[in-house]
Amino acid sequence: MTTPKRRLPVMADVAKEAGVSHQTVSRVLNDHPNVRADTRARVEAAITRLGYRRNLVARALVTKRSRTLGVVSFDTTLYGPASTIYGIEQAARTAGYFVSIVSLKSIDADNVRDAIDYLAEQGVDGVVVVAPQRSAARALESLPAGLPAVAVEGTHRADVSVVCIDQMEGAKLATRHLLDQGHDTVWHVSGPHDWMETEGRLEGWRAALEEAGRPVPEPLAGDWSPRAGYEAGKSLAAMDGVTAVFAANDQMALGVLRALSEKGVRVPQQISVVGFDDIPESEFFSPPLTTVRQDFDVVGRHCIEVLLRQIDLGHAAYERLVVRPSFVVRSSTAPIR
Amino acid sequence: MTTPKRRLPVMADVAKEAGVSHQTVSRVLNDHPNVRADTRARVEAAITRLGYRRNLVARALVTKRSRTLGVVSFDTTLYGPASTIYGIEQAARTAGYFVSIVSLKSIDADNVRDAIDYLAEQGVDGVVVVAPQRSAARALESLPAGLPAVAVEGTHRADVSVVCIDQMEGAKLATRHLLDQGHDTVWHVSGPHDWMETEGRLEGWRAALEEAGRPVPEPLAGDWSPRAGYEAGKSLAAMDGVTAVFAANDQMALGVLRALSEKGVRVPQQISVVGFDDIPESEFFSPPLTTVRQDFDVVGRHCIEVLLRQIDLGHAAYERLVVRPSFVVRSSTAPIR
DNA sequence: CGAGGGGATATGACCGAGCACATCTTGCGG
DNA sequence: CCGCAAGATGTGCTCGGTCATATCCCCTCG
Repeated sequence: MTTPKRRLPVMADVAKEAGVSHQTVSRVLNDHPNVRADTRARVEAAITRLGYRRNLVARALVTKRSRTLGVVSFDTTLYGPASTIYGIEQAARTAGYFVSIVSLKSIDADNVRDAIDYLAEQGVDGVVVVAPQRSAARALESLPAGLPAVAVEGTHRADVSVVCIDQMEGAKLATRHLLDQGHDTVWHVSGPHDWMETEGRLEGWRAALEEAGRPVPEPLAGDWSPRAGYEAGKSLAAMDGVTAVFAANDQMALGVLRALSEKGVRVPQQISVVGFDDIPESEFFSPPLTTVRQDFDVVGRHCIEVLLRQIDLGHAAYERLVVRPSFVVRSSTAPIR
Repeated sequence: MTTPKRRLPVMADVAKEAGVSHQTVSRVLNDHPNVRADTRARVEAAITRLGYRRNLVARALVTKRSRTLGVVSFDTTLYGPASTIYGIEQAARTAGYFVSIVSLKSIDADNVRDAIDYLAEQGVDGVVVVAPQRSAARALESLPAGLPAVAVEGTHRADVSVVCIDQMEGAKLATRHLLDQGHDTVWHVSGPHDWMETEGRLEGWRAALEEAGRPVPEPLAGDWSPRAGYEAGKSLAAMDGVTAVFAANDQMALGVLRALSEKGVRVPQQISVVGFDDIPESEFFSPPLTTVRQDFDVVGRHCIEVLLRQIDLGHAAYERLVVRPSFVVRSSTAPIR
């Protein structure tokens, strides 16, 4: 071996190379003002000459700030979580933070708690929990001491910051749109039990119907998957008097459309369908889907804002940020004839 | 203040509490065999009593292993990258590693290089780069010294490990399937320029046509989005003699289906359509999409396997792992009449 | 011309773990 | 009953930065 285990250069190496003390190198690295221009230049030259790269682990040890944020999420394959995390990551990096992710495949309070502990051990400065199940929300009740946290759709409790989308509002927009078009009532294909979104959308839908004095049909339970929507769609097609369906997400709406099309039911001529999410595909469904648009990106950005505010403050400061959904009318809904 | 800035307990605190040395605590934490059972019990009791949690940052400093892997990816909102990352994260966590993610919104070699540097600075033990653009692949040519890395679909170079899906094979499956059904030739809606997948699928499609001695039509260029597929679909509908279309991904296939349906062209009776990816939605398109299935999950797992092997070995060991796609026949293709 | 002051730089302790090595026990064979 | 090896535990240094503080330098002003 000609190269005797070439160790990566450290601050002391740079200091020697530049003929200064390690402290001066540190000052240069941290843009400290009190460094003479020529010294700075010399140090910088030494840094590039040696290919020095600062060791953030050592830095984190002494500053007690890792500049890393943890994210706990459920099924990052779904469009909603994926988009939210994307927003989180972008915002975090802009603010100079790393993002460490744990994605759970099954949700319960223990799993979430473990994930948070795991991240806390790693020394994250804060966590955002994207796990909108009621059971997961319980894990937020016992956070490691002093760990800043923010939940997405997670909880109604007042001692954890929350960023959420106004699910009820979205569901009302969808339901009212259908009622305004003259439909007697609106059927609902709901999300899986235990999800906050499921409940919010269910409530909003029910409230809108009740406000209008309409009958509230029994909702059909789904699980967000297109297959569940498909099954629900088959049931709906077999029922009498169904003219309007509000699916709790776009994937299920797709399944509904598919089932109706198979049964020869024309959308929107015979049945109108509305979704929720506005995934990129829904504009190109057959027919293009009328849906509720959620701006996940904004949610992700808000999470980071809230979290960083909490971190900078150095103590808990609970906020609740509600993002309003919008409504996108396309061709899957029409006035009743 | 009654609580005088309650510092988190450290190893020394546990040691004192248990009446042993910090080293013994360390041994207990690391499951070192040579610790008497009762000592272990005493230490463990002290740990829970104090709510002690090991500081992995300090540990990383001395072991020079952060047990964190970096992932650089492009647009984690897309189904492919999202699924791959999911697989990566699951496999990494099972192996006891954290995953730190950087998702780029625009790709060029500089961005990728910066992202890798950023992660290297943070002390990751290795990186996987999910950026299947030719330009991004160039960034892999100049990795920080000694940083284990693996690319997904990234490069043909022999000095970086690669895990990829056999794109050509997938494209050939799709094209041959259509030819076998009696179509004279197959049109292609390709992905955006510069992507490895685009090229692989293009090549496979062309090769399959040439092998069969068929004419090779000019491919239509898309950008993976359903909108691009829609535009391509409108063009195809306006052309004569088009009976079979191979779209480079399912989203574009959806756009094609939509355009054809608008123009009153029936699928598969008049035109057959094949996609690529097998996203969860494609089974419920109208009609359900025949497509090439990629197992992203497996790709993610392989990435971690290869990477960990490299890390454990302590030196470079280049591997190339090819995952074979499969073919899913549904209702968007039919024999020509 | 010397005191005073602020900017530039150096020195040493410290963060919280692991590692190498030293030391003290214990058990077992002769 | 001793010697010795293996097992159990402790000691002090180290990782690579930052922080608090000390020191030095040079300039200004009375």
